[in-house]
Amino acid sequence: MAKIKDVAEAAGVSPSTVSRVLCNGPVSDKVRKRVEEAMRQLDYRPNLAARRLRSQHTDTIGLIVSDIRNPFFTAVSRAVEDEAYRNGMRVILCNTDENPDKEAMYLRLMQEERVTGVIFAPTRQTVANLDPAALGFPVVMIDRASRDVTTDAVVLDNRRAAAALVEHLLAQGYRDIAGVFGNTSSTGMERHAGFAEAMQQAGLPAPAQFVAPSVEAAEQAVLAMLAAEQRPRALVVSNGVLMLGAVRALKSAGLHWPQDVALAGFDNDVWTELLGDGLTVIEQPVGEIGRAAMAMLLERLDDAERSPRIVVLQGKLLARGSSAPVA
Amino acid sequence: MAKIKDVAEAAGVSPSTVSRVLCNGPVSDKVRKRVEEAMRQLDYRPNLAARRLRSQHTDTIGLIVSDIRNPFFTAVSRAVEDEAYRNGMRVILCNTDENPDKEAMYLRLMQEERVTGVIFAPTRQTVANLDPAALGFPVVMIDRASRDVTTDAVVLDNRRAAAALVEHLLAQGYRDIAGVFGNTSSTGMERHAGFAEAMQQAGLPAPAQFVAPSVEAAEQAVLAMLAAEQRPRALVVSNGVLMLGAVRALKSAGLHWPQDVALAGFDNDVWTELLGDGLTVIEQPVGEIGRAAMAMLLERLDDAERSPRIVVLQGKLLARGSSAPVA
DNA sequence: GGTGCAATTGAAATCGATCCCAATTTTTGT
DNA sequence: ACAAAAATTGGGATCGATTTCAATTGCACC
Repeated sequence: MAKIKDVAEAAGVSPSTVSRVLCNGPVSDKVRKRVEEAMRQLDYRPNLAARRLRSQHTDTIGLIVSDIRNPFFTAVSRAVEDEAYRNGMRVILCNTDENPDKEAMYLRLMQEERVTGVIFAPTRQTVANLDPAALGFPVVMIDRASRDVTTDAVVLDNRRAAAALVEHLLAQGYRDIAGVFGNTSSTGMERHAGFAEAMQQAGLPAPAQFVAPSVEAAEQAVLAMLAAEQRPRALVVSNGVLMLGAVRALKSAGLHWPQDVALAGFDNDVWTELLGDGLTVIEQPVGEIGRAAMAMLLERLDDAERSPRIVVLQGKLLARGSSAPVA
Repeated sequence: MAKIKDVAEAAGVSPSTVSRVLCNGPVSDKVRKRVEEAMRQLDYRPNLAARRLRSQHTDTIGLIVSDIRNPFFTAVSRAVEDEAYRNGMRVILCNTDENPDKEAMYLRLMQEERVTGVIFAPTRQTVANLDPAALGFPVVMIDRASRDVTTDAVVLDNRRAAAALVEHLLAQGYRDIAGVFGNTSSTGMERHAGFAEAMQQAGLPAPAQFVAPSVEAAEQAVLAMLAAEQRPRALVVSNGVLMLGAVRALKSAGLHWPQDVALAGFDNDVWTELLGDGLTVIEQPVGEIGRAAMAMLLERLDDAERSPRIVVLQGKLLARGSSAPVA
């Protein structure tokens, strides 16, 4: 494969000049034309590894999520990637499966890649132990964040959103409401807090289950709740993956919503509006989250000193059939 | 950030020796210990750009799909990535939106990255124009392939699968069956061929629509079909994205399946089993497709000369409520 | 025609690793 | 204990680009 020296010889100029053509440096039109022609002749492609080594910037960002198969992360990723490529950056995608060891491994990989920055949805455990300053690149957290604002982050107003679900269910006439929350992310904790708060405000108990973030775990947990002495009249579920488990549990228990159990949760996945009269969910602005994260990262790269900030976005309550008023 | 020279000095050895420690070269245990300790002290991270430049292998593969939000590609990607990382390779993910210009752009990027190989789901147009030999890296096509076996590929037995859907519908008593197919991929064409063939074998006409590969396009097309004079009694839909459009069209037209129109399609997306009594679909072995593609790529890297081959995987018919026998 | 200044161009160092080859040390065999 | 063989180590070139700095060219103006 042709290198810059070959192009230089073919065009009768020095490698420096070819490089200048590549980087839009000062070159006379005549020479630029000749060089470009030579590049075409030789089908020249700059070697990005060499360029990165010499120029000391990789124009690459890392995107570390738990599982790209979770539609929330799929959508966010797509937005991040579009935005990144628009800004001339590549994306390295990593799936951690909510496993702190994998998180550490990928962070290490990001260091070896000398990435420009990282967008990261960490587990609670990693949030607690991580010192982003020691990493050598800026980090923007998404979906999850530490309580104190020490790292840039883009998150949903989780407490408000969870409370909004509760308030909605209360307004529809439900009282016996139970919650199911993911146990690995700060998001699950926040949503639980909002849930508990709103229930307490209504003077109601707030029974809650914390489960591993998988469909199967949620299905098992919900099946158990449904089989219990005091079956809840409504369920608040803290994300789309768990909601899928809940729906499966209801189906296999032969129960119907909202007649037997009302449902309300998070993430407006495509199927939620198709199920019966629709599932009531908080829709997250997934595209905006991805774009905001990328924008924050770019701003941070512009100014390493500016104080960290958290962008809090609001969810949108989509009230649908699964939380119809109590008959 | 520390470099190899710093580590060498700290450990009192030459850079060559440090490099050997990194690459498991021949080093005495004593020295290896010292070097490793120095690395820990300095929090050393090898610079992958430098390593790639010098060693002339990037251990990076490109994964080019149309849209990661399509659950089929999401699942395949996840399998590819797991398999890649397991083999010590990174993945660069690209979304082309079935746009040949983007495809060309990303292929060019892959050349600049000097990737080891590429796994690619190309549009028909690109399949027709592309000369994989000129790219400089091996390509394994997934989901789609050229008719003649000139490039490694992993595909479904699309004709058989589509025919299986038709045969199933016929067996259930349906006769007026129409098809909806994507118009940008060879996959759509193959599935149409299988559909048409099976219908012809039954002595039936095979009305078909070709649409852009988006939910909206499918929804519009299906709405039109449903409003036509002769509404079909059953629909074969060529992938999960289009199926979503079809379901939406039925819903908004106030029609029910299978009573008004039976449905059968591809891709066992999570929601297909939840809708009513379930949607009849051909399940693709998504994980296997990703793993097989990665395995093929590795074999090809091992032996550039072996003759190209196509791995054809079989889909699995999941007969569910949407194609219940005609009453 | 010569001078001064800006615009182009080229030479050579450099980024941080790997790798070839030669030098050195250690091990082995007798 | 000594020579030969094997194992380990170091020196220095190299991968393919960018970047600094100096040299050259072109042009305007006196």
